[in-house]
Parts: sequence; structure tokens; C-alpha cells
Amino acid sequence: MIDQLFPADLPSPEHWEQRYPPRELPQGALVTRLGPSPTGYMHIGTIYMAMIDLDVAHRSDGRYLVRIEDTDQAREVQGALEQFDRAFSYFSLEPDEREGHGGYGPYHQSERSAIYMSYARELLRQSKAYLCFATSAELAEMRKLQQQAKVPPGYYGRWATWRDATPAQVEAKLAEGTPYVVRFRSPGIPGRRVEFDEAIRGRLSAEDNYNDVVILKSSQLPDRLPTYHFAHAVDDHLMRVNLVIRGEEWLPSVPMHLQLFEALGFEPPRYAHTALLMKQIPGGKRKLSKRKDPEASVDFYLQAGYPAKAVLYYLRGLANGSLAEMPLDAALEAPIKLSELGGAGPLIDQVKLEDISADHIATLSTQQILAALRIWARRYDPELADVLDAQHDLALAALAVERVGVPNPRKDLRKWSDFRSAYGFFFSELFTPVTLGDERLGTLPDDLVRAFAADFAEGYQDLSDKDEWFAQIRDLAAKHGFAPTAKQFKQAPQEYAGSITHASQVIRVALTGSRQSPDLFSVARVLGKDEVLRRVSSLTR
RNA sequence: GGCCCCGUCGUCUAGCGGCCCAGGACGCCGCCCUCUCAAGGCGGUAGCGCCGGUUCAAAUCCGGUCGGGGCUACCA
Repeated sequence: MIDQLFPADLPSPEHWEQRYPPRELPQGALVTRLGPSPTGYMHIGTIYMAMIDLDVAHRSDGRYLVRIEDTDQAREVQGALEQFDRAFSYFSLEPDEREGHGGYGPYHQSERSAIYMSYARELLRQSKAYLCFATSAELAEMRKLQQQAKVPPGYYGRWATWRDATPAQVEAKLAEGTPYVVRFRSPGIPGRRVEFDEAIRGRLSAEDNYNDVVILKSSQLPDRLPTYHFAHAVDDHLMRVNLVIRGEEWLPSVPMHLQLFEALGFEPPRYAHTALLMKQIPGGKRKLSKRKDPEASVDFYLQAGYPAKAVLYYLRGLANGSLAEMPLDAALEAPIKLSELGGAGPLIDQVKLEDISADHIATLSTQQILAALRIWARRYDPELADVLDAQHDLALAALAVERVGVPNPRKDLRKWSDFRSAYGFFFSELFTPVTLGDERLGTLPDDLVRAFAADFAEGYQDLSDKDEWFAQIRDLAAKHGFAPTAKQFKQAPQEYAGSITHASQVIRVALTGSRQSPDLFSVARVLGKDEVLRRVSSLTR
């Protein structure tokens, strides 16, 4: 009866064992895997995991593979796979093995149906699994009753109605064409404890699993897909993964997974369960949610343009606190130690990331910044990309302001999307001249602003000495009734039109369109005399 | 509810019985520098959840308690 449920030519487990032999790797080599599910855009936690998987595998001369866990076809999202590739590539976390690369594929679970069915049939033959015809309505009703009776929910004991069904009952349902799932016949006994080692938390114990979990989902088609639990056991065994690093949410199912490995005759892998990345919310914290929190998505970081190294450095520091104390380059080279991973979920701190990112960008040359910026802009801000392409030299000159030849480079770029607001004014294509009455000019009377600007424009010289250049503002400020220092203005505000600060601010706003900018003299030099005059003159009309 | 994990400044953490009336980083506050901003320099703020126990000695070990998080699906 069991054999009739499966294709006659379905291979036996031995076939797969031979097809996917143990790997020939050095002693102690670790094989790790990441199993992203294309049910939405990639979570930043997935990059965190990928980073750890890759580091641990490569440090041990092992292998790191990516397996697409697409067994939930209903929730699959278009374009997710493309986004995965983009993310791995951005962070240089390409796996050693993935679809099309590696001898243990296919690496999409949806294409491994025959493999799962072989092993499920084997379990059925050995009575370690059975057919279950319970409908979702029946299961919901069961849960309700269990809740009322205050007993643990699940398919077990007297609730497991199909566990000991007679062949006749099963045959009758089959004859009716009733949909069914395959359940694992758990050998667990309620109350019994199990112990196991966990690479991050040490020796752990828990109540054994006694729930008959579904291992093969129902289907109209002959090809059935497994649940996560069954796929985990089968795939990680056949792909010869020996260290399963996964999120903490899986910790409670370890006893069940161990039962599955045992029943299948597989040697279980080592497990490491990483703490979940959290987000601060008004009442406390919760796990970063892909659906609710924009910063949970990898796309958020790509779009904003955080340099990959900055993000990786931040993530590495979260994994091993000691790495956060090292300089970026050293930290990216240093090994991640599983034993040093924290057991508590860290809150992701956007401000800290920005600080790290600004520090990192400050170490780059103007050429490096421009190169990265152009790649980012090409995808996320095409208009800016066009301007940068057309004005390559201007862009370099703009970036060089207070960055080249100074002891402390500017840190006004935390991410590539900051460029527009911080440096956009250097480009006439991106700049709109400021006219009289603009609120950015502050409270100075229009007449004064106009007269001051006119005077400035008339005598303006493109001097190469900073002090001499500033003297132009200084002298004119005095002439128009501004106090020579902020201090003096403060002492007798009624005697002055404003201070030198206010006078400079007029020129600053005219040149940059902002009340905050890099050093004015440098800006003016990059802009050139004609452009300075054009912008300042705009205030005289 | 049951089961599991976790618990040091606001945040990330160092600490693994005396070196700690707890160190660093980010944030925040103040001062300096200053034509604004971003920096930079100097200083400051703030924490071992609580209660017992072990010990000459506990942030560190044990128990309890409280709190946070996770799981409890034919989702992963």
C-alpha cells in the first residue's frame, strides 16, 4: 500500500547516499549552510548569518553553501532570489556552493522532491511515519479543545487519531481521494528529558519531543514537498553539513530534529543558535521584523548606501564584542568565534552604524569615495550618477574639501545617499541660486543683504590665501555694521547689524544654499570666481 | 498557559571569586577650537534587575524571584 503512493521508479535512500558521498575535506573542516527562504526580501539578520557561516567554514578549510528553502510555494515572492544575489554580492558573501555551483545540488528544495520522498517512503515502510488524513478544520478544533483542557497543543497521544489507524481505515480514505500528509511517529515520551550540546550555549536540556510533526505536506501532485524539519534532516545530511548555524527561534525544535536524524539513521550535526537581532519598541524590544521594520531589510542598507565594510564591521562587532574594539580592517580579518557569540539578542543601533560608517568613509581617498558613490548612484540615484559622470573632476575637487591634506577629514558622509545634501551644491545642475527673502538667509533685512552681497560681488577676488580671502568678508562686514567677533556682538547687540558670523552666513547661503557647509574659502575656490559671482549676484536682484 | 533561551551604563559590550566603590565604544551634557556645520581636543553623565545562600571575599558560583525574548503551523 505504501509503495503505491510513490512513483515506482523512486530511488532508494542508498541511491542518494552514493550520489552525495561524504566530502573529502581535512580533519575538522566545517561545512555550513544558509537556508534563506524566498518569502520576502532578505533580512539583515540573514547577512549576519551568512557572514558567520562563511567565516567559520573558511577558517576551518571547510565549505559554505546556500540552499534556497522554497518549500512554501504559497508565500513565495517574485524577485526575492535576485535580491539575494545582489545582497550576497554587495557584501562579498558569495557561497562556495549554490545552484549551478557544487556537487551536492540541486540547491533549491523545490527541486529535491524525489529525495525527500525516498526517505519518507523508507520511514513509512519502517512504520516510523504514517499517513494522516486530519483536515485543517479538525486540527483547529483539536487545538481548541486542548486549550480548554489546558494541555499542550499538538498531535500526540490520544489526539493523534491517525497514528494507530488500521490499514482498512487508511485504505478507505485513500480510495475516497482524501488529501493526506505524512507524519513522523515520534518516539518521545512526555516528561522525558533530553540533553544535547550547543556550540554557543553549551550543554542544554529540554523536554523530549513527543509531537508527531508533519514531514511531507499534502499535495494534489505526485511530487510532495517536505516541511522545514524534514528537509533540514535530509538536506543537511546529504549535503554533508556538519555545523548548523541558525537563528535562536529553532532552539526549541532541536529535540525533534535529533529524533528525525536518529530515525533516518543520520549522524546529527553540531548546532549553533544565534541570538536574534532585535529592535527597540516603546514598551521594550522584539525581534526585527521584515514586515514591520524597514531597517530589517537588506535593501534598506543598499538603498541608503552604507558601505559594505561598515555594515560588516558593525555586524561583526555584534557577533563578537571583542571585534568591535578593533580597527575595521583588523576586525574584518579576525575570526568570529562561536563560543564568543552572545546569548542575548542585540538591539540594532542605527546611530552606531552611522558613526562607524562615517569613520570608515573618512579613511577612503576621494577616488575611492567617488568610485563607490558612482556605483551606488547608478542604481539608486541616476540623476546624480549622470552629474558625477559628467563632472568627474569637479566631484573629486568637491570631495577633497577638508578631506585631502588635513589632519581630520570631514565626516559628513555616513552613507552614499548623504552626498546629495552634503555636496550637491557644488554642481550647478543640482543647485538653485538663492534669492532675496529666502528664509535660509535668516532675519537680516533684505536691504542689508542686498547691499552686502552687491559689495562683495563687486570687489570679489579669487584669492588663494585663506586669510586674505576671508579678509574680504571681514572688511565688508565691518563696513556694513557687523561686529568683528561673535563675542563683541553678544556684548552689545544693539550696536551692530549682526556679527561676522551673520555676514559669513549670507555668503555661505548664497554659495551653498545651506546654513551649514564645509569651509567657505575652500568651497569658493572649487566653485571658481565666475560661479561665486553668479551665486552671490543672485542676492542683489 | 506550557517549554526553551537570556539578564552589566540609554545602546553594544569588557569582566569568567580578590587587579572592579566595574573598563571601553556609541549616544547625551559641558568646555576648548571656530565664519556655520561636520570633525578634533578635554572633561562629565549613567549600569552589575531583585532576594536569599556559598565564601575571609561575588558583577563573577548556587537557588529562588522578577523582567525581556523565542517557540508552541501542512511558515521558515
